[in-house]
Amino acid sequence: MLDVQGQLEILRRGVEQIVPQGDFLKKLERSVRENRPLRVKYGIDPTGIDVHLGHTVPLRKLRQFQDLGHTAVIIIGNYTALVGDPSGRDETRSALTKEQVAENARDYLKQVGRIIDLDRAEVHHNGDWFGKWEFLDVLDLMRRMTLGQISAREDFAKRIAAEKPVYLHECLYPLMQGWDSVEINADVELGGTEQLFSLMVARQLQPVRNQDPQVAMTMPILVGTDGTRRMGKSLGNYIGVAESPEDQFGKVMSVPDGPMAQYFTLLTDIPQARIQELLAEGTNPRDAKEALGKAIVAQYHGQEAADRAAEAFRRRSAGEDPLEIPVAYLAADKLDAEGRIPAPNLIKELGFATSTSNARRDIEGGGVNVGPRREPVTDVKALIYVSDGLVVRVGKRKIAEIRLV
RNA sequence: GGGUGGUUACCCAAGUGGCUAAAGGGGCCAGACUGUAAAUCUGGUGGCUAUGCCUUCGCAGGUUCGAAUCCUGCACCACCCA
Repeated sequence: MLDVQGQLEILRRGVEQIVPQGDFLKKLERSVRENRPLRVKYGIDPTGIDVHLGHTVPLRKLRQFQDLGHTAVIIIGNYTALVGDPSGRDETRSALTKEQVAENARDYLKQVGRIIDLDRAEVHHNGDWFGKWEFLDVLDLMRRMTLGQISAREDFAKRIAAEKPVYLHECLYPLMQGWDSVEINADVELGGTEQLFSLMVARQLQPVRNQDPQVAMTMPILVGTDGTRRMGKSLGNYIGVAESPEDQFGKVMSVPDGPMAQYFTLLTDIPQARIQELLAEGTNPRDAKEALGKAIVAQYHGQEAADRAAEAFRRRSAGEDPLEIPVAYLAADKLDAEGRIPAPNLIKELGFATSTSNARRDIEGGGVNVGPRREPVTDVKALIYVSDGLVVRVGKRKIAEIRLV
């Protein structure tokens, strides 16, 4: 096992807060001295999550712990997900059945497996314990915290001040999350900075079973591709780990320059010194961003795919056709007797527009052209002669070669 | 249980009888420009067999020549007081 200093160097990268810092040092020292791995916890509710780069920030940290010989403990919050949000305000959370939750959990683990070595990790479902609880157990848990503690929490306080609802079960979530730590005897729990409160709750509960309270390690919230708000599915500013190399790379390139340093630190293993070089004055930020994009894509798809994605991106921004033009099949009976089809219908049939009205707008917008000479189509009434192999382009990104069937 | 406010297009949000397929913003799509799918600027953003027709403003009825706007009932949401 690596010595304490060496471990700290790796583990501190990109970390916002370690609370309490002293406890962490003690735990780490003892771990090295007794050659006993730390139990590092990370939990999430399987509510149908697309794992995106924001989630990978704590997950990557968990992987680092793993690589240093510690034990990764993943908690699947299948119980909380099952209960869901009774108000039904959050559609993704309401009315989840056992089957859905189980499927989500499988799906989630599959995605997590891209980052964590699941063969060496412990995976627990909190329904295993909460499912057996009686009401008295719930009350016993609730007596561990006061309303004052709950409402002092910043996000609740804000919502109360803004006259937004705060549901009771939301008050219980932190306690449940804390209890998970008791069940698995956690040494460290990872989470985003906004999780600090929840991560600290466990420290109040663990003494119930004479456990050494866990340390909270918080990671910055990754900013989304818009460069301002946190990365999230609902905000549409995320990069999913399961997305194609091209999409991942393109999205990285669309991130404003500002958050680049954060992305490098949190999402890659590139050494800080090298990051400084890449972002130094006078260098082209685009080159740095390309390096960033390749580093990220390579983690999920391999180096070769990353290089291809970068090249595909270059071609597209240069206005060149991609190396491989996707084939789209078109039923021959959509054509009239002379082999023609109205331009808007063609675009709709190819799936480039959701409606003919939409296709018309694309045409009027001037983004449509066909054939090797890129003949522009600007008239919505135009009839296009379609032959096998005709290439149709809509905007910079939609292109297809037609195969008649 | 009582009171108040609310429900408008992908999201937020104007609109209180005709000029409203419905302001504005966000997002998204396209065009110009560029180191980029960044920034900025421009246009677009319900559907269709398309210069016309059809559908939309929580749901169901009603008043009216005419309703997102007025009336009635219902549903849902939130806040406040108990």
